[in-house]
Amino acid sequence: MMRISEAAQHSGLSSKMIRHYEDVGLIQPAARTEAGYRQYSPAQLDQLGFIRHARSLGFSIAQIRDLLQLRDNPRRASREVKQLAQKHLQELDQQMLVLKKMQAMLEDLVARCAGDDSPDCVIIDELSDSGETGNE
Amino acid sequence: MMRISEAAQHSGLSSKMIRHYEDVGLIQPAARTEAGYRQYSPAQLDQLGFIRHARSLGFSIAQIRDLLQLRDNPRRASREVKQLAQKHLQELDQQMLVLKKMQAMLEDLVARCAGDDSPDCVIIDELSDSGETGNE
DNA sequence: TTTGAACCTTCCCATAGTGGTAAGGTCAAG
DNA sequence: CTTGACCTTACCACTATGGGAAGGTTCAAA
Repeated sequence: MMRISEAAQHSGLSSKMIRHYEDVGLIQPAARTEAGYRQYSPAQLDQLGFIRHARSLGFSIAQIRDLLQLRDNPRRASREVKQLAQKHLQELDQQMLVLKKMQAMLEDLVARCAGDDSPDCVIIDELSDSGETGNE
Repeated sequence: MMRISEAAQHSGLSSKMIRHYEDVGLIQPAARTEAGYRQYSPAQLDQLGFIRHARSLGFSIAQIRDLLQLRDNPRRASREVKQLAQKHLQELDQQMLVLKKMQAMLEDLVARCAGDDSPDCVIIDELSDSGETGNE
């Protein structure tokens, strides 16, 4: 059994976030010592590691909640896991699209701005324009 | 002079956000009618439009604060505007990098998951792994 | 004139994820 | 017994946005 700071180091999460995940019900409340200190078993360390991996792939807390349930269900169908992952991939695609549009527009503006001592600047001009920015 | 809902429609922002931008000091407090209703002048409508355009390019409130100052300064150097935009471009690049890494890892996992009735699933397996996810 | 719809106001709460800090308890070593 | 490093809970902050409640205003229709 490890204390929370050890569990944090081991899992790559912060103590703060481990408590938070417990607060929001992502993980079961940890066992406590007589003094009230949280104690983590090896199985819980695995779970915390799982959570960190999932977070690093951009899964939301809600999605991780589902992933943990699938993980703990020996009768799961990998289809469900794959679907969840594919849905997240679509979200990532969507975010990329948004960023790419911003990038394209901004790169265009930057390319057309002299960037010298003169106050004339297409960036300011086009942002001031009543026209659209290119987003539908 | 327009009321806030008209200013919202005109600028493409919500009334809610216009009040918020006033709260955080992004725009000057609007004039008020005797009854306390906010009133917006054409110049303020321009400013709101500017803010919406800048937001649609992903500029943060803090960055827009700077952009507005440059916009209102007739003795600005376009160099400053360009630098601000370039810094934001770098941030966009950074975000894209993160998303791309997630995307690549997740695509790999998804490709290797059968997605059938069997419980065997590399996605679950690799998230459960103590190893790294590919992020440094 | 009264009433009702459609506005407006402020204030609080929620989202998602993370960090910080403060006030206090615990434990082990010196 | 003190000190330092840990733990606890309970707040507040951030970004940007939305929702809603409780109450005031405006204007038109009946």
